[in-house]
Amino acid sequence: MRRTKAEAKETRQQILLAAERVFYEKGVAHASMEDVARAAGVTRGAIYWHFANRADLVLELYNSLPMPQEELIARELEAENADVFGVLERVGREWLDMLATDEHRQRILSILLRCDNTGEFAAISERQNDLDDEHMQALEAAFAKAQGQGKLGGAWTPRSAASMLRWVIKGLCAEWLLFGRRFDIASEGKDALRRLFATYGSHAPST
Amino acid sequence: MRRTKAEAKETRQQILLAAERVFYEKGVAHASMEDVARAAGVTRGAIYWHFANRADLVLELYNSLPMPQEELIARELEAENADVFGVLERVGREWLDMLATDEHRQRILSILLRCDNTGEFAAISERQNDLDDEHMQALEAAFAKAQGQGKLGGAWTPRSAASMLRWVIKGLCAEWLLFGRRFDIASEGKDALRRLFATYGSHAPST
DNA sequence: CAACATACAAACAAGGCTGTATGTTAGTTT
DNA sequence: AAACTAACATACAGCCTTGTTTGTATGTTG
Repeated sequence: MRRTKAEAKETRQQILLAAERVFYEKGVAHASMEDVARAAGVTRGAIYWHFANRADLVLELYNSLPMPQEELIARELEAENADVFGVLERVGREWLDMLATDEHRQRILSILLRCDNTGEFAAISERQNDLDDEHMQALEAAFAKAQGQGKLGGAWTPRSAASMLRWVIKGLCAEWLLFGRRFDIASEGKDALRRLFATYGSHAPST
Repeated sequence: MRRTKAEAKETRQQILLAAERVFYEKGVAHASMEDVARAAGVTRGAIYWHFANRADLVLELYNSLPMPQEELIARELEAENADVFGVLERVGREWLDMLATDEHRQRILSILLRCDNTGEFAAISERQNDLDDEHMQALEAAFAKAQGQGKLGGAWTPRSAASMLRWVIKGLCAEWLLFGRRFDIASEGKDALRRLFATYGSHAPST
């Protein structure tokens, strides 16, 4: 039953799609490889041919997500008089739009949010943490630039501004994904970003 | 080996403490009941006597956390001219302080954050979601009151203000717990709350 | 103090799942 | 076209776990 290279790629893709569905419905922990195999119309043999084990399968699921081009964004922020807030807000909006329209991303991120990230999956978590760290550094640098331009309100530090932005976006996404997506994340997220960025510029109002 | 009632309560408590440690270190999914039993110095028989199964054990772990007295807070907010922002900010600070000082709470919340909440643990997640819903309603009502007092900035609605607050606190706690607690959550949290509540009052600055 | 219930320990039964090893067929290469 | 290898299917060994059941000694109650 030797298949051609193209057919094998197709099989691999089917397995990934099946894993996405099955893991999303039953949870990573409670779905067996057999479940995934059946859903993909193959046997476990095929899965173990293409993937080392379940953790690897989940990792490849994560890797299958196209990530935003960070270098592009970085370049936009390079200019001396770059509109930092404008760029960051737009990037945030684009991320939310991407999430809102890409059901694969929704399912895969849901899977990762709900799965037990200890033991075998620690590697995946670390990977995400590393990415988070990079994002934080980039954000901090961006806000520092805004501060240099005199655009960051006095109450804020680059770090606090970056943290707040991350917490809001993470909280927004997590709640939407884990909670049945019962609101319009694109529009509510846009509003939230609007309000958040509006506060970055304002100098601390006295209370 | 029949123990007295008091000794049995003690055993139960030991099991809970052991479960907390073991689940925290190995993750709920990868720790066996035998592991917990050994750590508690009993056999699985004792655990199954006190708890129906693993999910029940985790649930009881969650239930063992003293929760903030919401009625007290609600009563504080009842007064016609209550200082809504002041109360909410203080409550938020108190919550963060409680988390910062109570290691049991840290471990148990970490366990719940990291554990796969599908299947057998769906009940626990739903429980948390229900609590979250209640909190949201209370928060919305509080911000609505502030709005009635003319204290809520024009850019905000009660719902958006409540959502933002929840996202920030959740993001803060999640990052601190999942990320090795490598910052001072009490002080950084206090700062974040300070900045956040400062923005609630200010009327939308033009950008 | 007898009868009963409690608080466990210890043994049991059964299963599901993982990883691997082997088998098989059909591309691919030379 | 022979030799080789990729792409799976199938079979297997084994393990760990869970839930339950039985045993038992000790409080507890009437």
